Amino acid sequence: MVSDLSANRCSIVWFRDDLRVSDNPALTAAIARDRPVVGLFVLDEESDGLRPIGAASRWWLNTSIEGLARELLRLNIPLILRRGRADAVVNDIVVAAGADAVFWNRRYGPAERAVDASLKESLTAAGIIVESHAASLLFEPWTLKPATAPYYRVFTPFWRAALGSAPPRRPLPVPKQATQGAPRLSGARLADWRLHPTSPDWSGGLEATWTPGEAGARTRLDAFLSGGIGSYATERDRPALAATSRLSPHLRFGEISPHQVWHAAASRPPGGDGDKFLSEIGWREFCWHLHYHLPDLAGRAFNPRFEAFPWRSDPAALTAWQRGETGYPIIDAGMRELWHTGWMHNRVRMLTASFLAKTLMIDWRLGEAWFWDTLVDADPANNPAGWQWVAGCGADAAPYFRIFNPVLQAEKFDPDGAYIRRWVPALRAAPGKTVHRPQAPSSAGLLDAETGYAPPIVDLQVARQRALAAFKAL
DNA sequence: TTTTGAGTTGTTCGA
DNA sequence: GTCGAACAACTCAAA
Repeated sequence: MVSDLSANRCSIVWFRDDLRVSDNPALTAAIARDRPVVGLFVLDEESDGLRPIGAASRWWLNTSIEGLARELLRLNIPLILRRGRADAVVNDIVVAAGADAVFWNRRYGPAERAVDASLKESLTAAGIIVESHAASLLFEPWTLKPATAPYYRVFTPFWRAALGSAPPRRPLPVPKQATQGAPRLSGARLADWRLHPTSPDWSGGLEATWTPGEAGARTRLDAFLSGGIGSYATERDRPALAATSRLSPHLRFGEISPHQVWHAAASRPPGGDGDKFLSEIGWREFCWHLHYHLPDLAGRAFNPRFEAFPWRSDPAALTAWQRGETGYPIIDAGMRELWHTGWMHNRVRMLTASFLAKTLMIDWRLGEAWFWDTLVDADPANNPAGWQWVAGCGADAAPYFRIFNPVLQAEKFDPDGAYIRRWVPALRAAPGKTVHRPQAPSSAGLLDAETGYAPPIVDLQVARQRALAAFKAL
């Protein structure tokens, strides 16, 4: 009898960029069916167009999955790990589990959408219930559309439209336990995926900096709400301070939802620091809005004129930039913070990116790829969109003549040099303002032979003129 | 259809 | 030392 059979059948929740149990609509809906639930995570490095995650993200994912598995077990849900093409794996699990329903939270990258749409079609055709839910964005890309264009290309009108639309739903609580009796299925062992680096294990700095997982995300948010957010607007640009939320990797892996962040911050008085912080959440939304419409955001400039831009080939300069050996203190500090912690302060991201793409005139895609590999928050939309914005080829991008001067920026945003001293040991003892200009004549006591700090790899004035000429020629 | 107002994050130069 | 202007137009979004 079909009804008897179906009474025993279970539900699958396929976890992707939503590694949490609170405010997880797909999980909540699956549990609400009052059937046993099986969780699934697929390490998919094979589906067409998917971008394999970088090394720092793999480290993060490893711990995050461990945490998710623990949380799910408390809800009577086993988490099955599988590797391979998602379409094959999901179909296989549905059969093996005898499932009659699959739940997931939607993804918005074009390649991911193609995978999901195709799966939804084949599963539905096979009589399996498929439910997708909105969880990772406050405003799904197709819900905001300008009157005269297919999508927004400028942030301010985008965010105005978003704020004027239906407010984001309230976050969901952790659901009750699922019905007992989930089938036992074979899966991969997490350790066999080797997401955690070995020989050498370079993750010490990451371990010391982060607590991946849902609990760590909540702790981070609470700390920010009781501290940094109150002075966010004025201090967010100071890389030496802990004035930003540092939620980016947690948001990237969905250990916390933007809805949870939104409702925590939106309860603050309007017009103040809370709004400023929310507009940064808005930039995340805007980047995904762009990526939804632009499949190759990481590979192709939004502005087609940049196809002809004469990027310089300079492997030695690229290596110096990656290693934090450019001779410009704030740039080197940022690149070393990135290497050590898997993260870099936003102001410094702009400076280091501008330095590569404009001062050195090296293709922004090479910088984007480096960030993709080294950032724990490397995001398929934010990372390329941010690089394109800095390089001047993106949507709503910085004007070409805006070329950051790393010395002036450091003097302005790291006035006492605390950030530089933290990350560039050679300058730790540099007296006073010489930390910003270690090679200047007035810093005679800081010759590089003495400090071990290398001289600049490029002359700022020469590089600026070179870049202005090239960008102007576009 | 045409018009209009506006657009994340700077730097440099010269008065 | 401070301050305003130049740096460039162009495109987007909405009325």
